[in-house]
Amino acid sequence: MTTRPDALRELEREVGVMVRRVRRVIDERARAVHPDLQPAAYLMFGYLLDNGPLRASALCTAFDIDKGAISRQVQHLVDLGLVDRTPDPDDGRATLISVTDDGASRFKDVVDHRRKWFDDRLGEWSADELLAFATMLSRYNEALGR
Amino acid sequence: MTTRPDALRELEREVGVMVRRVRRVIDERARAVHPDLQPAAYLMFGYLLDNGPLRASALCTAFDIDKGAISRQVQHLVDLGLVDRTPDPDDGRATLISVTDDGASRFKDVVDHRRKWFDDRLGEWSADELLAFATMLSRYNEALGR
DNA sequence: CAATAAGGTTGACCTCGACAACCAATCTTC
DNA sequence: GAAGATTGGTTGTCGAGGTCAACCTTATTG
Repeated sequence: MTTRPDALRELEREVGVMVRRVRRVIDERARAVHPDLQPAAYLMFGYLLDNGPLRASALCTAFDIDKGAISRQVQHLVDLGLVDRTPDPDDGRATLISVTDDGASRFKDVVDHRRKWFDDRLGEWSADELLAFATMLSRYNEALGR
Repeated sequence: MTTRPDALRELEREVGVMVRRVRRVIDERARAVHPDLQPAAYLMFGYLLDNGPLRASALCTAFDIDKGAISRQVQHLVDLGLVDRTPDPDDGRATLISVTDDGASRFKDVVDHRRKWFDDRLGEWSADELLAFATMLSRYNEALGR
């Protein structure tokens, strides 16, 4: 029988381990896309790839971090040629950020490697389990965000 | 129908959000223990409380970070009077790190607040759900660590 | 008794997020 | 339609916190 406080304690500890461990995994992955690509920017890059051209402010809310940080990460991606900034036709203040062809192809090369990597470690997880886990994470994040 | 790659993608994103959001929560919690307590040190402090006096090297492997970082975090805890360094009687090179009485009592005061805080946000989660989540995290961490 | 290894500390460096000041464009409101 | 208020972004400064490498001290081992 596990009590609720025990479960919370356990949760906190695992979260801590996860945070550190994930940092390294992302770091590796980022460098596979481009040797100079910073980990944080890699995550935004992936998001941009999936969710088409976006404004910086959209990234802000999606990643829940400061707009200053976003601005710099985007600049970093632009410097590496992975992403383009174009003015938003609908709003003179905004700029749309879109993945370049080079960026897309670089990422594509990494996808296979990544899937293989994940299959190595998460092989026993079914797609449903993975999704259930992601859903729980999302719910947890939502709860924390209040 | 969700495909496995979709689930992985989703998972990666949620993990990213979690990492950032958790950072803030830990930050708050740390300052509740002591206004000058840094978040990373808070986690080590909690671990020390549960796992008795430890050498720095034990923290190193437990948290899987550089010994230089550990050394500084411990120094930080010492400066705040939350922790003591005493020479290890079994090994002249090593020092044992133990929680002070003040440190223990400060932490204790925070436990109630923490439980209340969690109850506010994770109120709908049953103990079983929490544990299931923690277990999944643990499994995930284990997978990542290989 | 060297040589090597292990435990810690420290300094230089890097990532990266928060906060605030600021500019430009847009919206609101009278 | 001009005066604020708001929104989208950029940039400077700062702090947290990690890596790497050099170094000192103490143990261990041949």
